Amino acid sequence: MPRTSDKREKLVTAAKSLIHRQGFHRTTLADIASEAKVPLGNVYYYFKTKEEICEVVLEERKQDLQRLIGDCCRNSNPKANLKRFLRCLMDDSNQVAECGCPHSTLCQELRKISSPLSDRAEGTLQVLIDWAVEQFRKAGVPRPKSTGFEFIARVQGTMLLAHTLHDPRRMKQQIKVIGTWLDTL
Amino acid sequence: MPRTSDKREKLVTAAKSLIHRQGFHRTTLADIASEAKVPLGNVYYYFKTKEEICEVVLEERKQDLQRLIGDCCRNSNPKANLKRFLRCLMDDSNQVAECGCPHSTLCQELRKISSPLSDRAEGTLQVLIDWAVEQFRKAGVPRPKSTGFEFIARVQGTMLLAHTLHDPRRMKQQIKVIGTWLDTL
DNA sequence: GTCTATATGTTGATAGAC
DNA sequence: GTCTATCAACATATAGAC
Repeated sequence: MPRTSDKREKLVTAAKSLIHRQGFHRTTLADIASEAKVPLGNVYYYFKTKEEICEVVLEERKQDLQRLIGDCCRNSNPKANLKRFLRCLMDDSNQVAECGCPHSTLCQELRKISSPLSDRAEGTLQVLIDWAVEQFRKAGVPRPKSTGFEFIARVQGTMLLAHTLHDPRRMKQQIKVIGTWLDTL
Repeated sequence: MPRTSDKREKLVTAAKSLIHRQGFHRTTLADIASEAKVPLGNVYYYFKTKEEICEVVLEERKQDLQRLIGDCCRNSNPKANLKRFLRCLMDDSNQVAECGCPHSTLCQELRKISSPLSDRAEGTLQVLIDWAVEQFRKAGVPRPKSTGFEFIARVQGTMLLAHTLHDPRRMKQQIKVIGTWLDTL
């Protein structure tokens, strides 16, 4: 028996996965409890409300993203960092084609409700944009703000279409196109 | 009293608007009935299920899109058609920043459920992609399939970020960037 | 800390009067 | 065709035993 219970962690992991696959609204607390193998009533010992679980999921997603872009910055060549980021996306293309980008699909869903969660969601994608802008600035590309936004818009649009069309192949092709564009800047 | 009731039409109009603003799952039949000023129980005279309403909304959205791209094709210059399309998007930037693209936000939401609706959603964005591909083909641009996909991905990514960040200004800027890119092809 | 049982509220859907 | 009343199912949340 662990010194501290791992139930909370299990619940968050289950919620992350289920929210990605089904969306926030369609995911019930019973779903989460069941996937985490925790009795339903016990959920409320760890979280006051369903929204609080989502808040924690959002925070973890943000940290995942920060870890990912941190891993992409292993050296000081900003364009190589962006390329490594594209490579990571390609590796995820099957899951993205099935369930969409875990960050932006949740953002769009939460944006349609009036709740503190809605504003929280904004932060995750902003992290991504800020990082891209910084890479372009370091690379000496003209108008780094606009170019960074453009880069993330292209990446997100590609994932959106891949999800809607359930097509990982075209996602990979399109990411290659974005990589080629990077080389011309 | 009209020869045929306009209640069904009112219900669809209300559903279209509410689903765009709140999403499909958060929109209740009571919401729809209330906005259409139709008693709740009466809804089931016109539609068997909630999903059936959504099906009709999807169909109308598709027709709206076909009408829009039809209007953009007033002459035979394919690049001018694409530019007119971008202009239409700019005119919608405030609403997009608030509620997202009415087509793709619904597609992404429906993609996360297992229902015939999920596959129906795919068709709407495919209409858009097919049109763009056709314009690039007519314009003699190399690899029109890839370029058409790229064009819609950029447009959709731009709207996704505009929605998440609630920022119509950056949406307009980014659409201009896409227009400039069009000129270089 | 953990769990069962259940309260409470909402929603999709139906029955049946008019 | 229109509407009121209501059902049945489900989801969030709580009470309280252990």
